[in-house]
Amino acid sequence: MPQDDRATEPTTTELIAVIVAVTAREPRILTVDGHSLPAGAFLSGYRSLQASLRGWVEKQTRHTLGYIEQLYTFADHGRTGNDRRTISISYLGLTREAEAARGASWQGWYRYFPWEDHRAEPRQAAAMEQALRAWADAGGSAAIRGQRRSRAAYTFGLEGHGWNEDLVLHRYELLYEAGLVEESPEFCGAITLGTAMRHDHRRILATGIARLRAKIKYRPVVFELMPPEFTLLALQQCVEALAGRRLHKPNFRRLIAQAELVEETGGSEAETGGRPARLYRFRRDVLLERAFGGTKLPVARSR
Amino acid sequence: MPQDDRATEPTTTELIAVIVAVTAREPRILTVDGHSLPAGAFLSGYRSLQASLRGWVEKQTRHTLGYIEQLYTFADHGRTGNDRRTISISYLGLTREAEAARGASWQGWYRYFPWEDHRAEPRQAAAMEQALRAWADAGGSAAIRGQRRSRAAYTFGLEGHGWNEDLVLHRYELLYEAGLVEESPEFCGAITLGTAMRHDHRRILATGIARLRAKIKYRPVVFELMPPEFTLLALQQCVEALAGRRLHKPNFRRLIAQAELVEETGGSEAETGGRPARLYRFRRDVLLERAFGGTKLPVARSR
DNA sequence: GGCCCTAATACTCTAACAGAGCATAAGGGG
DNA sequence: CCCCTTATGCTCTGTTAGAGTATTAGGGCC
Repeated sequence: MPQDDRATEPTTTELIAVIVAVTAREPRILTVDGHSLPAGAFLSGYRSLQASLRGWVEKQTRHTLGYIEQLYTFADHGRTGNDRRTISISYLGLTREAEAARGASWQGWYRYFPWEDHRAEPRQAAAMEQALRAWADAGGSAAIRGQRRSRAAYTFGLEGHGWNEDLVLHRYELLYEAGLVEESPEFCGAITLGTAMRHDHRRILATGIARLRAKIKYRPVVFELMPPEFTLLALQQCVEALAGRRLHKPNFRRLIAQAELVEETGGSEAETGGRPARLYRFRRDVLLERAFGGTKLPVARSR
Repeated sequence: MPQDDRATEPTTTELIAVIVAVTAREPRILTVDGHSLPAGAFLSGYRSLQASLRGWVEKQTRHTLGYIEQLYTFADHGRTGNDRRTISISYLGLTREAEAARGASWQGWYRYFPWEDHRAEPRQAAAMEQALRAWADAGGSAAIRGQRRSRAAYTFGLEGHGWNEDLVLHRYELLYEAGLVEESPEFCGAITLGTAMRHDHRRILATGIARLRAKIKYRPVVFELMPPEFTLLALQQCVEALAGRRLHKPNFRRLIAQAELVEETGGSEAETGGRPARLYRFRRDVLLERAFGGTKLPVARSR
């Protein structure tokens, strides 16, 4: 469509994957050589990109990829440091963890986003808030300073605004603008917030986390990350790990129960440290019954 | 990433745009030669794809594009009838209608999706429901017939399920599978549901409509489609046009009021047919204050 | 001028649900 | 046998979406 005077440009196209598993209450992602997301040219022979991705990941992880969804297509010039424009079509995939193939490894995602884990008080919270304040105060005019302050307060849940776990990408972008992450051209080095990743992979991961956190609230995708049988506490802890916040136990159980997403297996788990817990399995048939939409797993706030 | 045995494939990449305006209570989209969405190779000289798209559309429509968002990247093989794989990165853009440039024209989107307009009883409702039932009954096994029935009922709000306006894409895909739209390889021609579009453009449009319907509920994007000053009824009718359903007037007003998204201009509109209505304008500053997220414009259900 | 029609604007009622707390049950270990 | 831990079940409350009703202010018509 842009029949413009400018020339069209040579491009490279690749797929890039955010593969998530949850192990021992920690969300983990598949990385390759150092801190890169797995990426590569995509292949003919597959009808769709999803099929291509699925085939590849299943080979790598020996688990079937329960869920795949396209995230975003990144194409800004200069994002790979290359002179050509690189178009990266990113996907989110959910599995359970298996031994990673040679060259690949699983990493907890909070090492890249320590400020996103609000299950306990985040580590560098005070230092980060101070750095954000400093950034706001460095604005050129009173109007800009005010905007920066309220944006930071809103995005990071300061000044009584309440933490919103879905704003992962907005927070990363604010930190990028403020020069508080290594990838930023204005990075000042005053504090180091999390581990940097190659190119803009941390932004892509932020996109994936944001999408997943939003998704678990209205689609029953968590179950793709769970073993076939699980206790309700294990399910809750999986959701808590993803959302980065604690949930109210009685409400969580009530909501799961009334959504009719799970059924008892009859078995129970004794290693709880207290009363044994009943085991449940996901009712796969709900995916057919209520095909798409509406099947919400409501993430009650609080605690 | 897919370091597979299969070869990588030559591809073509293009941008494709769903440009929406609302005029006289009808959502309209910009089309080019017949029923195609505007598309084309993208250009160097712009840092981002969004910038490229914005520049082009503003030239075409003489209105600034108030809002742009990436929709989805379509890349399935065979989608353009071509032998090469075509990657189309689609965008949603919101404007107000101006005279279209040569070759382009504005079309009401419900001509492509008549079943999506539930502001009044949709035209071919009975015929479509019958065709869906026939498709369900043609399933190979009892299990498949049951699944098809419940999926159709859920997706189209039959059998007491309640209409969900967000399921635009799911409905289109179901009709495609059922061979009830012209683009489908199994199209039987028994009934004609809406006007077909080139290639898979109708699917792309469905993606855009679905996204926009979901978006207006939690981000104040409707205002990009409104003139600078408007009455609350005009605003409500714009939302109704997009959502394809009637809203409850008192609730709509209450919600707008408590969201503090608009302010009175002091003027009033006399041509209402009744009591004159106050004029309002969008408070642009809320976009800065509550930068991103959370600013919901709650679309109250019903009548 | 008064009546009526229309639409704008304002207020009230109710059911559902999220958020939060408390009470009881059922294991293991000292 | 008591105590600690976690599982499980139930209750209370404030908020809000959904729905209905009442009043106000114009224009047109007799």
